[in-house]
Amino acid sequence: MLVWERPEPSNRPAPAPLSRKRIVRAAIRLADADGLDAVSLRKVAAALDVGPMRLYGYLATKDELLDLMVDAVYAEIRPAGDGWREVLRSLAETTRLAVHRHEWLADLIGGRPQLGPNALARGEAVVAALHGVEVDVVMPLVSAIDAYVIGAVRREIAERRAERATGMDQRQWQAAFGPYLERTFATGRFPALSTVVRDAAHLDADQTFRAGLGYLLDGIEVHIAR
Amino acid sequence: MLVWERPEPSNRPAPAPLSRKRIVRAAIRLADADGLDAVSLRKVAAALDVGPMRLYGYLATKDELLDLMVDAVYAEIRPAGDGWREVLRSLAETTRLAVHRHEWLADLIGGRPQLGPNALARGEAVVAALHGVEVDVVMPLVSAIDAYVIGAVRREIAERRAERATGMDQRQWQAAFGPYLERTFATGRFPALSTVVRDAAHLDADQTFRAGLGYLLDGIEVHIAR
DNA sequence: GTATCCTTCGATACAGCGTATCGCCTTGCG
DNA sequence: CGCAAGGCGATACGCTGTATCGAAGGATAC
Repeated sequence: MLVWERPEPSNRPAPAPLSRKRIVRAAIRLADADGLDAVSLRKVAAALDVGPMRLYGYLATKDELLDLMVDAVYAEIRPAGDGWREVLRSLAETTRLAVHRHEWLADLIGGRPQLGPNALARGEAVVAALHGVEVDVVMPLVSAIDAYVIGAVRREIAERRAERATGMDQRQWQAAFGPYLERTFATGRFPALSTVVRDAAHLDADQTFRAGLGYLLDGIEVHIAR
Repeated sequence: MLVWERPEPSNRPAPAPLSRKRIVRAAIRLADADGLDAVSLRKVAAALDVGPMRLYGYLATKDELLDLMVDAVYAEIRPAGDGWREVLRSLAETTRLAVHRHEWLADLIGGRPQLGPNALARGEAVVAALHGVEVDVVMPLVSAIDAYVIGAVRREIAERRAERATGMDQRQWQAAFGPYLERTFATGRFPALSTVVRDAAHLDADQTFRAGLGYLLDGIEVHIAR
C-alpha cells in the first residue's frame, strides 16, 4: 500500500507532537543544509527530539521518506502562462528552479515514479493548461519535457558540485578541469573533441539549459502546428 | 596457540592478481545480477577472493569504483551512421540500450561529471561524426541529447522497477497502479489529468522514448537547416 | 474503583556499510 | 645472512536501516 493512502497514526497525547508533515519538513531542512547524506532516520528523529523508531509509525521505510520529500517539493512547481509553448517552458523552468532550491532533488528526481498528491496536482495543472492540445499527444509532450529537465538538472548539479569540490569559485568550467583535460588532450587521442572544447563558444548553465529546451519546444511546434 | 590450529602462512607470492579492470568487472557483474545495492566493497572483494582493504590500493573511495563502472559502460556506447541526425539518433538509442543492459546505470548516469577515458572517447566519436556541424553548436546539441536520454531512461527504469515490485508481469502500467489511481481520480480532484490518462492512447516505453527524441531532433533540424 | 487488555513507545540489538589504523609477514637489498 | 621497507589484510570504529520486545499507560469491563 502506498504512503499516501495510509492514514497517519492518531494524534495521541504524545510526548512530542508528530506528523508526516513535520517529519518531512525536518528532513528537507537537513537535506537543504547538508545534502542527502545528512538525512538519516536517526538525524531526522533527533531533529524532532524523538527516538528513531518513532518514525516507523509514520513511515514504513526510508524510501518512503524520500518519496514524501520529493512530493513536498512538487508542491512548489506550477506552470504558468498561456499557450502550450509558454506552459511547457514555464513547467521546465520552474522545475529547474525547484532543483536549484533543493539540490538534493537532483539525486532523486526521475528515480522513482511520482504518484503523490502534489506530483499529481502538478500534472493536473499542466494538463489543464494544455487544454488546446490534442488529447493523445499531451502525455508524450509532458514526458519529453520532464525527461529533458531531469537529465539537464542532474548534469548541471553534478557539474556545480564538482566545481565546488575543487574549491574553485571560478565561473569557468575549463579552469576547474583544465589541467587534467589539457594533459589528456595533449595525448592527441581526442582531436575532434579537443578542437571543439578549445575553439567553440562556451555557454553557461542557463544558456545551455535554454538552448536544449528551445530545440525541444521547436520540435514540438513542428508536430503541433500541423 | 597450538600449531595445529594456527593457519598456515599464505604460500602465495602473489595472493591474487588484481587490477582495476578486474575489480570493475567484478563490481559490474554484481550490479548486473543484483542491483547497485549488491555492490559493496566487501562483496566485490569477496568475489575476487581478497580482503576488502586490498581494494584501497586501487581505489581511493567507493565513489571512484562507481565512476569506473560508469566509464566502463561508456566504452560500449558508440554512435553510428551518417549525417548529424542519424549520429545523434544512434547516440541516444545506443546509450539507452546500454542502460537496458545495465539497469544500475540509471541510478548513476548524469550524477557525476564523466571525464574518464571511455566517456571522452565516446565524446570524441560523436564530435568527429558531427564534422559537418558548425563548431559552436556541437556541444549544445550533444548536451541536449544527453540530457534527454538521461532523464528518459531514469524514468523508464524507475517505472520498470515499480512494475516489477508489484509482482505483476502485466504489460499495462495502468494495471499495476490502476487501483490506487482509480481511487485517487475518483475524488474528482484531478479532472483533466484523469481524462487524459483514461482516454488518451498509451504509448509503450519504446514509443515514448522515440516520440520525445523525435521532437528534439526535429527542433534541432530547425536550427541546423538555416 | 479496580483489574484487565490493548496499544504504542522507544531502548536495545543486529547485520552490514565505508574506511582508518596498525601489526605482521614477505620481499628486496646490502 | 641480517635487516629495512613496504604492502596486505585483520581488526576496529562509527554509522546506517530496521526487527524485536519489554514496559508503560490509556481505555474498557465489571
